[in-house]
Amino acid sequence: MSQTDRESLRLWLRLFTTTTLVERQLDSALKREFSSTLPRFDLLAQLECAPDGLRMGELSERILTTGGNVTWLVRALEAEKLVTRRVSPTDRRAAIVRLTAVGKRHFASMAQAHEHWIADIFATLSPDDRRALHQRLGVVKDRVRSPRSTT
Amino acid sequence: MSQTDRESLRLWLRLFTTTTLVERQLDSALKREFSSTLPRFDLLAQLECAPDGLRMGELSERILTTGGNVTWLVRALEAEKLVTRRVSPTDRRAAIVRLTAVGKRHFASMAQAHEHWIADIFATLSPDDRRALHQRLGVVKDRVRSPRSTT
DNA sequence: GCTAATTACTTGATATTTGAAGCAATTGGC
DNA sequence: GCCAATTGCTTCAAATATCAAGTAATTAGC
Repeated sequence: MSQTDRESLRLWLRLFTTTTLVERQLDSALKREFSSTLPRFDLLAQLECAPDGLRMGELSERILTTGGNVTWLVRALEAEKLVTRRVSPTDRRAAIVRLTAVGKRHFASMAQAHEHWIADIFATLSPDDRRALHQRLGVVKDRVRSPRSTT
Repeated sequence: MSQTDRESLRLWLRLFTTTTLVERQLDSALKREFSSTLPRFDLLAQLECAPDGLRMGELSERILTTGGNVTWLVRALEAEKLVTRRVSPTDRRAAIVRLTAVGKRHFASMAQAHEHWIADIFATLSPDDRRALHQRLGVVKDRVRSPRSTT
């Protein structure tokens, strides 16, 4: 293993650890203050950005999870009256999920707290550092997103 | 929400997405080529670095999971003869987990492939970029690790 | 040395996630 | 229009994760 490989490994380890720690912190704060969870929050956040609703498949792509999991999550959120599910008028296979009025209010209050938590965490970096981080993560993301080739 | 907050949010989203995508790719490659998984690999990797073995509690801290989960994982790996579990001679409450010879060989072959995958993914960044990323993630990690205060 | 508090781990119930299989609706090629 | 392939979703079982409670061993305070 070359020195470069070792450094990449350490980088990946740190990336993983950092993300997991932030995730945990957000998840436990959501639990503590709103009796919710990060996956639920993420799903609601996607719906918030889509006033016309989203199909199940779109949801699963956006929150990076499987279709089965979205079915499960939406069922739970539906039971809590935070979202509704309707058959699409143009494609009867598809289900369209939307935030309810209650869901919107609920999400808004969570989102506000969530933003503060995030801002607090990343406030340790200067704006320039944040931009640099964002940019470089973008490079890695694009790399992983597209089928890899040996360049 | 200020512009800064919005940027932090986007940064977090990208951090999360990137990590998840890399994780998925590694996990599916481990499945495909070694019929293993990332959590198993991570556990074995910790043991590889500790020739004298690790206690269950140390393992759960290092791989950022709960004690119950480590019990579960170790039981599975033990059944596959990749690790052994012995009562600590100095503290009979504690269990010490070690790689077996088979486990070492198995891990070594996985680790080699794993390193290539990682190196390949991060090769899109220059060495300087990698260092910069590593350093800034460290700042965030330290922030989340320690109890937060406002600034 | 005894007792209470602490620590290390396991257990069992439950929650979440995945993956494969299945079903119904839609689409494309004829 | 008709059939095969595809698509969108659900279901089910299995893998994985959490949490709270329980058990056993250790430590601390006296």
